[in-house]
Amino acid sequence: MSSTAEQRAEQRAQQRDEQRAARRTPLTRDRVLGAAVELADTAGIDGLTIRRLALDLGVEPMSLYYHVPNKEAILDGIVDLVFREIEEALDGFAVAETDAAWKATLRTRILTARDVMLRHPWAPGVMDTRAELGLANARHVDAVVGILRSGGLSFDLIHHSLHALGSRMYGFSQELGAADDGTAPDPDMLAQMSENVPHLAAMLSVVAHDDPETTLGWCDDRYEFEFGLDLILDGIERRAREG
Amino acid sequence: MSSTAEQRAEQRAQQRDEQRAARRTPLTRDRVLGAAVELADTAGIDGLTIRRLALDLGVEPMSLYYHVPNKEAILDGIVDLVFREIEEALDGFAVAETDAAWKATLRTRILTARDVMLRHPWAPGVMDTRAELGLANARHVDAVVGILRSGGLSFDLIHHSLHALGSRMYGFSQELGAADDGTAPDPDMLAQMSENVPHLAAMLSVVAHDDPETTLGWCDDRYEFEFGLDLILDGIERRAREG
DNA sequence: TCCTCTACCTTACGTTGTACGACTTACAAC
DNA sequence: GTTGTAAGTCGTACAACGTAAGGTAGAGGA
Repeated sequence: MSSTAEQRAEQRAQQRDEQRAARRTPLTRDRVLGAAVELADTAGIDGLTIRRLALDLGVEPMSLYYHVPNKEAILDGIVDLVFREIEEALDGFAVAETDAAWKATLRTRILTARDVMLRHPWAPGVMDTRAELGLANARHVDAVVGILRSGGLSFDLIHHSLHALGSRMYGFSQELGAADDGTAPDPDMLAQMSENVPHLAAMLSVVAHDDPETTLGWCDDRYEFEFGLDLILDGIERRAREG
Repeated sequence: MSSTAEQRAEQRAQQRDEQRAARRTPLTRDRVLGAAVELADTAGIDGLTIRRLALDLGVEPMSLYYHVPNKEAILDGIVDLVFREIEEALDGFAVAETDAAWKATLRTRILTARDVMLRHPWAPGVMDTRAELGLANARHVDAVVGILRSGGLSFDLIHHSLHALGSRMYGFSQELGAADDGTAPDPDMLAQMSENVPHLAAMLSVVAHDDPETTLGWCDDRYEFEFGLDLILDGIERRAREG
């Protein structure tokens, strides 16, 4: 009973806010998606529930369904927003799409995508649960194809290159798991590991100790990403020269 | 009421099977995980629910919790099983881990991993929701490190190479989505696409028409995977020679 | 005044993972 | 032969999820 009273009180207080917020700025698809991105950023992708999202918007859960058919559409929508954000980020300085500079241009685009992805850590995971690729996503791929084309590559090679780039073209790559999270491995664990995984343990103990300059941790994600990216871009360039 | 009667009948019939099955082969962690893999293979990862799994095992849902702490542990467990399957598949012919043949050895291991992954399409998706890497997984990485080490690479280069390989080391790469699912794009869609994504549309119309020999569809996943893999392996080899 | 459309809400359902406690069976000790 | 102990299984119940179905308040035109 007291809980009911409490609930009532809460409800009333909330409802004021709700209604004011609702009247001030009526719900729209864009507002829903915007709030969804924000919620996913702060609460993680598991925290993005219909109920919580409605609460943030000062609205009842079912109200969202007037602007959006279902949760899948929300996920599609926020992925689309991320790609629009990439395009915006590129607008500033991505004019140099001329002939032979394709490698630099593509590198810039991909690293920009990466910067945006880092702001939305949930994006990679959501992206590869989407069956169809949305418009903004397709436009990004289109731009990549265009850049490669400007470098004189055949469509065939471009096609293979897209596959070779894989998710890297979106600015992320499958990470290796918690073992690589930037915190140096602790000695006790290394001892245990050397029984089962001697090579891995040996590598960790060596690699973890020779980067005095990076304060970022023993494993600089940015460096690793660029290493892999350049490996692939160089490989593509070489295949292109071969014919 | 009739539904109750039906339920009773069902229940009785089931319970016979259940109890017999239960007595015949008592529940164990391994049996739970084995059934979980089977269920995920046939019903998809979303079909893998505690209730359904219990049904398959002829047991009540809560019985599983005696052998497994929670569903997360089941997911951890089935990923581990997949890696054990990879190891088994390799046992047959993975003896030639000698010096300079590292590239071929690694290639074989990775393509074997891929074969296993293809039998369990849910595995990639589950794998990158796991925070910690399990023992069998770690052993796989360890083997990769060992192979690269046998080729004389420095631990530093090996570390970068692992990042460059990314999920490819596990036999899969982030795919490009439904547009690349093996069915040739239909002309109507291409027309629509050429407005928004002209380069992409051009590529598709060209690439989709010049592989008369493959009956697999216009986009041969296996070929694409090997293309990307070799690109990376070649790049690693070159970096190794440089220093 | 009445109708209609838009935007939002109320209630309720089925499904999920799982906490809690009770039950059954097997076996050892007295 | 009874009792205690442990392992293994089950029944019941709950909170949280997405969302179907239908209701309602208010604006605007007839």
